[in-house]
Amino acid sequence: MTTGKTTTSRPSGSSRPERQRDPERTKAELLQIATEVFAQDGYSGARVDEIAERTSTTKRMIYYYFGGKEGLYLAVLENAYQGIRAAEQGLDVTGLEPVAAIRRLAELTYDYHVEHPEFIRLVSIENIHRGEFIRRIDALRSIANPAAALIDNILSRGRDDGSIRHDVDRIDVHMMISSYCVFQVANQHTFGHLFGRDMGDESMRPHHRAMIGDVIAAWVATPLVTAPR
Amino acid sequence: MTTGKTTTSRPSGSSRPERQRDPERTKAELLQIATEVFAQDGYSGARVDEIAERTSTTKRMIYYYFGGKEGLYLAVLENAYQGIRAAEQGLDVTGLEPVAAIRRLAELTYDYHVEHPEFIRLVSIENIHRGEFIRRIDALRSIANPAAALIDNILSRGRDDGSIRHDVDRIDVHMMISSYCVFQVANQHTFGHLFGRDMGDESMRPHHRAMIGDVIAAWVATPLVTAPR
DNA sequence: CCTCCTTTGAACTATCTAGTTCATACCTTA
DNA sequence: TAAGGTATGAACTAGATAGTTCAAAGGAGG
Repeated sequence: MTTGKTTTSRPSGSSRPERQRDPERTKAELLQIATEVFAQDGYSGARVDEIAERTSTTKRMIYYYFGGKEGLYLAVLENAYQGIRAAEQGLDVTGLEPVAAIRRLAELTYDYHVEHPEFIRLVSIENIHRGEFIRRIDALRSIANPAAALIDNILSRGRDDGSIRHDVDRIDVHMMISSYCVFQVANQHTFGHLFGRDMGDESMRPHHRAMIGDVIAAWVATPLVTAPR
Repeated sequence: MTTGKTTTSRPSGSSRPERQRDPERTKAELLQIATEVFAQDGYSGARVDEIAERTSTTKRMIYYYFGGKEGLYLAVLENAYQGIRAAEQGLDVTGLEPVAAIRRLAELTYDYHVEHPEFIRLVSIENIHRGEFIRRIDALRSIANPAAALIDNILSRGRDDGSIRHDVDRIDVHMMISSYCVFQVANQHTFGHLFGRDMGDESMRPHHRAMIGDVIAAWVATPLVTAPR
């Protein structure tokens, strides 16, 4: 089917203003732009050509370095999760009483989420796809989660000194905090529209931040008996 | 460019085994299948041809009744939201003390969410699109939300009898409950994978259901002073 | 400085997909 | 029962899109 396509445009000998060769830079740029575009439009919605156009390189490089759209998306996902892992490693609640520490942790988690909406969007997108991609990223399998470990540590201290109830585990706590923080970003458009509260409004942040702290603190400090006797 | 295409196949006179004519049924079937497919694959991921193939009618009808893919998606969204509105109208917490009532409401909300995952998926999808479609559905604009009204009612009673704190409003409460319930469904794939807890596991439901009840009850019943003096 | 491997560029193509067109059967109503 | 509107079917098409191919420039090693 090889039609004409005889001479490929560029007059031989013309000096190409070729970019400096730098594989790492090229890969990093593709990854960054791809992160933006996938977070913006979703996996199906994202266009490989658009990603390429927004970089200083070409679509060819996506196939050269990442194998294709799917490989690029996998790389984007992994990179994003490595980012939050790194951030979690920086969490510091030393010197606080257990309940205060867990309140602090909730508030810091809130901060991270509102500051990284594109990460939350990638997580949402991945869930729309039922986690089919993340499941295939070996690097994310069974890697200890810094935040969960920190929660575990706080809960232990609190149980020992009697300030925290015994029937909540680290996953419960992490799930509760994540639910709220993710929702703030992931569902802001429908919730904001239907209930008239713009969760993206910066002036609301102190209120929303304090809320998750209050909720978590009130919950974990609650004694087992729910009704006073 | 009108090429051949002279006689269009079917021999004239052949009796077509045509389906019973029933516009309402045709529209309803399209809407239902479209809901499944959009919830399954997202807006960009959904294929008009696939929707058509899974019905007993044809793609032509999508364009005839809904104008196109977008119109069909708008109809699906509106229909789904009308569904949850109707469900909320059936919520009943009469005869309960304010704190018990709000705990009950949280648990009933949890039940609805886990029983309607496809609705949650549509909400997630709509948020990926930044609410651009829902904003255009006039029927969903400023319609009173039954659940929010109910919360308002409970909070009033609780404030009057002193059992509920004064500094949380109905939107705060609704947001907190929704966060948790939506997360249970919307983020089950990534969370389950990364933390080893399958939120879809039915045996976990009583635990997860009780959790949001406990959290909300502990929170709204907390007195304003956070530290004892 | 010649050769070969790595990296990059630009055009090309097969396929998929939303949307359209033409044709026609059914049904209501006058 | 004739006519015109409504409902439905099947094939078609223009455009978009992921992926490929040809080609060549840069640099390293001999």
